[in-house]
Amino acid sequence: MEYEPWLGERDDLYEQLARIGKVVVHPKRIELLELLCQAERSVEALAAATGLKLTTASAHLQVMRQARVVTTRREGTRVYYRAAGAEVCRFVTALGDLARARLAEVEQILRDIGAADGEAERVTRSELLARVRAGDVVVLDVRPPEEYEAGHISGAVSLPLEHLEARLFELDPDVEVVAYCRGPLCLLAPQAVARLRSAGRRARCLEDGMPEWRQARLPVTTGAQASRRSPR
Amino acid sequence: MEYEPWLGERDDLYEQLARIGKVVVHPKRIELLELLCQAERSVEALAAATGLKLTTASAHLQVMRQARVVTTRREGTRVYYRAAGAEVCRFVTALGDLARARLAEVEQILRDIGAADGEAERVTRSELLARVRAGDVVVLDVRPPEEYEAGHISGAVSLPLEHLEARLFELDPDVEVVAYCRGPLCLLAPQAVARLRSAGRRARCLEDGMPEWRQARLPVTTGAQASRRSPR
DNA sequence: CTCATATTCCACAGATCTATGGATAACAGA
DNA sequence: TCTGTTATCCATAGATCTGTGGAATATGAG
Repeated sequence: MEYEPWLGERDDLYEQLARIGKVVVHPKRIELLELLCQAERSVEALAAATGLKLTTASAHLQVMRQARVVTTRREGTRVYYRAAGAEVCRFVTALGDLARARLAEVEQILRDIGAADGEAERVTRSELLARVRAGDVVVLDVRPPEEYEAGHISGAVSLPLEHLEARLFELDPDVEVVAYCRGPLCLLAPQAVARLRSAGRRARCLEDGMPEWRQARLPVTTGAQASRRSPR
Repeated sequence: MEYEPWLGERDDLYEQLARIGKVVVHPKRIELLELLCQAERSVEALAAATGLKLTTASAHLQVMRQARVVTTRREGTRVYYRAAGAEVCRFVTALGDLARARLAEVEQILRDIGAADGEAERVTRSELLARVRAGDVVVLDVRPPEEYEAGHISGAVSLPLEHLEARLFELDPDVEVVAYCRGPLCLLAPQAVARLRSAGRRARCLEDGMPEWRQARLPVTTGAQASRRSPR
């Protein structure tokens, strides 16, 4: 009765898992995937955002599509890519968590880069939720507008980092600001907080970012900002 | 004021993430990692379990160690490898979830292989917990004994699949059996359930396996079985 | 139908990865 | 110290992956 069944099939199984592993073996593919977890984008936009040549970006996207971690939607002459499901974002999040936990280099880079400035005393999700309900903070989404529109923390105001100084006047100086971005490896929110503080405002970062907020099943809103003026 | 800071550092960051991605690009490395999430093992044991030559297995393990997803412990002339932390198991779990969700091939293989037999009507973790407390099921850990000793569901009985028939008499025929193994991609529990049923017993699989039970922070016990006889 | 735009396909050179056998290193026991 | 066991290191041939420019496709506008 000693039989070792399904040897070939077991190998096939791991072969399939490796199809997905292949997606995260290349730095640029990870970068692409992280972007796609925030919002869908055209090939051109993805190439620009990651600094890849168009054909190279397309090639990477094909690899990811073959592994079915991304899907596409055609609109006229352009093709929009997006993450194929929530599991994709969870996987990318788990990768980031693992890297932060095990690779001292990652924390070191984040420190060098100045993420440390805003890093201290981050706001927890539950604290933010409570204080938003109490109405004594402004939540700032500092990602690009497309990403805000694809899904943001309910009640958050869109103020892309690049417009921070120009639109500073929109923010009530007496209300503390909580900024968030793409996640713990994204630098937008820490930079925003640093700049806000140097402008004399009270500001902190949210722990993690949008994907984690989603994964915690906290309230998310999609669509553009209602009124552009008076986000008071 | 238009400056694009830290370009190099950002690339470094993704380079680091890719170090971890590299670990899961090779089917055998995924297989090794999954084993290491269950219990520590010597190089020799790992090579045997995965069907790799010793030197090849060692080479793969070096890659994984460089990425710091595994660590080692020396005991006399042999070296035991183990997963470097809980994040590693979460990452592997996320990979498996993603593969199951997105790759129809994976589900197909699981079906072909007969995992489907025990697949239907799996027991949920919370149901199991309740029924264990009520005392009307036997929980069976069908993994190899080392893995049982490294951590098992509290109250579970160790009965490795290979000894199932020989030790069937130890199980009370009137009590339903719930079997579990390494996770949703592991075939031990489904096989055990199939065999138990063909022996006329009532038996079901637990949803998922040990890592997921741990991740749910449910009670885990380590160490060998107290009394070998009378696990009634 | 023709043109312009956005993507994908293709072929290829250069880089990287993998499996393997033989040599080397670390250790325990006699 | 010598020997056997377990694991790592090393060199290498063969396979796979990447980036790239140029050609081919698909779509929408005239």
